[in-house]
Amino acid sequence: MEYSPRDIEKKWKTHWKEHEVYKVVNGGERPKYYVLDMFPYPSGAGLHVGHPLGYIASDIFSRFKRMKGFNVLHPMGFDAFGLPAEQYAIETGIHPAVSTAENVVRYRQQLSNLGFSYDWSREVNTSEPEYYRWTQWIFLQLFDHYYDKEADKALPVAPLAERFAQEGNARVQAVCDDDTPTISAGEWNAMQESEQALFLLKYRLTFPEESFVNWCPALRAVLSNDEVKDGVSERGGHPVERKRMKQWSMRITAYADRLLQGLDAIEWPESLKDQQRNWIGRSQGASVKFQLEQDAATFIEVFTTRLDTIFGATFMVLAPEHELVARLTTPAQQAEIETYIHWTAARTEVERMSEVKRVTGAFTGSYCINPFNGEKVPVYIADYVLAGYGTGAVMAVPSGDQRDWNFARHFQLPVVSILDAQKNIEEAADPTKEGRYINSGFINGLSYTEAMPKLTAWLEEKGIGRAKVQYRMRNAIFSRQRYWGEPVPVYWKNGVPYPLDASELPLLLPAVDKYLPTDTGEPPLGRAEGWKYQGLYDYEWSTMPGWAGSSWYWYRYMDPHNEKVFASKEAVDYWQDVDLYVGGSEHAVGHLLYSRFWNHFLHDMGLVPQREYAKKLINQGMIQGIIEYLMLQKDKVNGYSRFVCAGIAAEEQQAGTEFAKIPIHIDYVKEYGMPGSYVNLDSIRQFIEWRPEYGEAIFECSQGIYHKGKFTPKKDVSDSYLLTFSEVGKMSKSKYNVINPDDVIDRYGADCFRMYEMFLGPVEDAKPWSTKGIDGVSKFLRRFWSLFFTEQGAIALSDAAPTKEEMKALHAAIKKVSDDIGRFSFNTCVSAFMVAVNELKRLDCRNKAVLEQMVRLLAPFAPFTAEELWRHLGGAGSVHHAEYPTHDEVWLVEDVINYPISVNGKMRVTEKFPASAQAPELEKAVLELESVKKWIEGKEVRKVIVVPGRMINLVVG
RNA sequence: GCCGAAGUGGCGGAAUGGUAGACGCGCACGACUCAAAAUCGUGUACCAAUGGUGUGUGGGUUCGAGUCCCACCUUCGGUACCA
Repeated sequence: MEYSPRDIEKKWKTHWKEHEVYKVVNGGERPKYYVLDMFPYPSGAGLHVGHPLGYIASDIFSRFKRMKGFNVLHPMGFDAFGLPAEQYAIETGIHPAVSTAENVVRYRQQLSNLGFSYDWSREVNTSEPEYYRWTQWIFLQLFDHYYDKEADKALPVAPLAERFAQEGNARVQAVCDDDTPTISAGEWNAMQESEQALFLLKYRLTFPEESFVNWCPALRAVLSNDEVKDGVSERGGHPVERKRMKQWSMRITAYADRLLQGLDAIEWPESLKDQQRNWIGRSQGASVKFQLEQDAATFIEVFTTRLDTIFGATFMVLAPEHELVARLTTPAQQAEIETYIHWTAARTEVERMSEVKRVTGAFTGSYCINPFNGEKVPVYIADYVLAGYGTGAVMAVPSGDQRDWNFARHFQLPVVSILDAQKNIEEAADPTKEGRYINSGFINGLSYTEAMPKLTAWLEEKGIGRAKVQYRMRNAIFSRQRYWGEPVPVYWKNGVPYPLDASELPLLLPAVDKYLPTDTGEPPLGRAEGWKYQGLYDYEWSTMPGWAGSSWYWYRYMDPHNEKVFASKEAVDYWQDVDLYVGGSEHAVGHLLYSRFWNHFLHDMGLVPQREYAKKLINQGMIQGIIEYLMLQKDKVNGYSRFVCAGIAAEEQQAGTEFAKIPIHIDYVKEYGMPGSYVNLDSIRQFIEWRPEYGEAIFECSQGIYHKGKFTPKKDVSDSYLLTFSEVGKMSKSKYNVINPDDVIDRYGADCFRMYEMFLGPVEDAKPWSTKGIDGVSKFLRRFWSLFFTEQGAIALSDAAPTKEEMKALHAAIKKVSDDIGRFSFNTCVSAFMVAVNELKRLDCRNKAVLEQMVRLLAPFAPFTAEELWRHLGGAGSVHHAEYPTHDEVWLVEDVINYPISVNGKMRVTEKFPASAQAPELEKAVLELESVKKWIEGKEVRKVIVVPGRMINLVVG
């Protein structure tokens, strides 16, 4: 019988669906196990070959666990709010809900083609009101709570307000805005209701605040860092500036310590935990106030982790946005400072960060006083100091900090040595903590550990500073000036935000005439006519960011259709948490940190049982694609755009001509994925049809020039051979290099696709997509199949007792595959299957007992093929409900071991000895071997190392 | 700059400190065939070849290092110059 994956897969896909083979119920005898995938954004390009890598791995693991007797929850859904659908809506006028729904249908189709064991009845979609009403509900809870440091958890705001009325806020230990004033009960009670409401915002876990954004006046839009290149918008090339804007924020910093501590309790990759630790960036230090020379009542506050270096602070640097800059600027420095601020406003934070070599800054003309030695310190501004971090001011110690040192050298500021162990500070900064202090007032002669307590004590005694823990993590901005996101369930009355009542949820996205900002630059929701709370008050016009809906979705899968709560207590108590989470490491400090934050909060509320929601996490590597570009000369030639061959571009670049890389759809590229990929005349015409703005462009390669429909050859040729510029990178719709799994599945079948993606290498490694080698996996499946059938197509199996060799091949495979699934090494599982089949083929094995076990073993990897063979074997029910095989060591015991024999660590010969032989007899036997004598002749055998069962090494000399 | 990961045949990759290159692709040869495809079999790290050299480079630990330690180079990913 011929192996026909197409028929088999169609048949079982339908059968599984009709018989609800993957239906999961909450509860039962079996222990629970929850395997979660990071759900996809359903983009218009469809599922690409990179998505399934992690999904296949988690599906294999889920099926394995299920066959091992667990009640496995393995759901799938869609993270369906996002920018691409909105961009598409802007271009076409089609409502994002419509295009998103279409994309979801396609994704679901593609996913079920791959044979995943999802219980589709639990699907979630973050953009549906039934889902996002609970996202809004959690937002309301955050709004209604503050972080109490004494309780070390979130508590309701209402009792806090009562406490203010009783005793003011002086004794309240809560996380709040830095600028929160101390007020008495009298002051609180004297406030109007709206003033009280504004005051409480300083405590709430979500609150509106002014923060900096990338504002593009021409597009009247806020852009992400991604969308800004070289200070201009990626789309259209318009200038972008940093602008303050009122945005909703999440007080994630309240949870900084708990987010750090929680990492110790979870089995996540160490590298990913490190990324989170670095992002949170807890640092212990001190804040110090520097008095202004001109105004003794005003201070510049700095944070430092090296208070011990304060005597070496020879200047001060403020962020250009610092609030004191205007006051500090002297008339003489006015012009210079303004020019610098203007220049810096056009730079994104990413640019400000990545420029290391060039020193920029400007002197304000003013001085402040170093409180430790009373010396005058000049105040500069420079954009390497970021306004959003700490106090936005740095005390510069050039002898100990390289960046400060560079700045000092550039502006010819003094560099004062502070430790006798500092070396060569004329050449570079030396950040050492060794040695004894010099030039350092009352700590002269002390060591670091001796000096620190004295400094801190002095600081607090004089009231000019205090020990402080600082985090580099900032509160998370929670607003997007976009349409396609969850509406924030808040309305505004007299400049004060009021939450909706939970009973008023969901607050539905209103219809708008266009998906663009309003003429006055307000977000698209500002266009919704008559969209007012009780017909009177404007709703919040910004929407929630992409990470809102994904910060709690694993709970919704537990109880997806509940209309009363986000998930019932019974469901949450049963499933508890995620046992295995699979997803990309690119989410390390975004989704994976925010979701932990929300989970800690939900845990504080007593709504979920576990502080950390995912016990174990494995990263899946990115499957990269090749991005193909055409090289476009930046300046037009005689008024025409000019594209040239990559080779020509490289030469002309040497001569100073500038080129831009224009991505081209990979379908138009000949020999895509090969080193010599190129475009011919057909490709050029396709490209022009696709990008009509280049209709009159010149296309030049060594073969000739194409212009306005005519090809003028340089040689005796009839076609263009314009080399593209190829680059390995992300598979992305915007790079036009998305490869769908559909074609591959159509040709080879889903089982083959699944096993091939696993066979590519370790699941966590990144790799470029290629179908080189897929034939090997395809051949394996056909060979596996052929073990069951005669060439005439009849099933031909024997009921005889299996031979020892057959049992050995089987049990070796069971052992290897089970072990390797356990350590998520799926590529070696596939190898093990191949080894087993090669061996069974060699043995001409037709034994039913052996092959039946092999079918079970293969079921998690090739679910369709295994199901078909299982039924041919007369198996009852689905193979996916059968028990997974376990191996028996008895079959793996060797009688004879082929020992490698090394001389001085180099392997020379091998020799067989009985497995029972002990070290002394082995040593004796080895020295008598003819094959060994050659290597030890005339030399003294100093030592013989015998590792029974493994190897023998002779040390001679 | 900082943080993280990775460097092994022509290619994807394998290898609890113990026979480097499993398994697969590709390639070569052979069988079957009129022929091709498919299938099956054999071989396939390199070299000056009874031997020697080989896991990015240079050191080190060890009887023994792809694996452990130190320094460096390259590539990829992340990034908020975090004081």
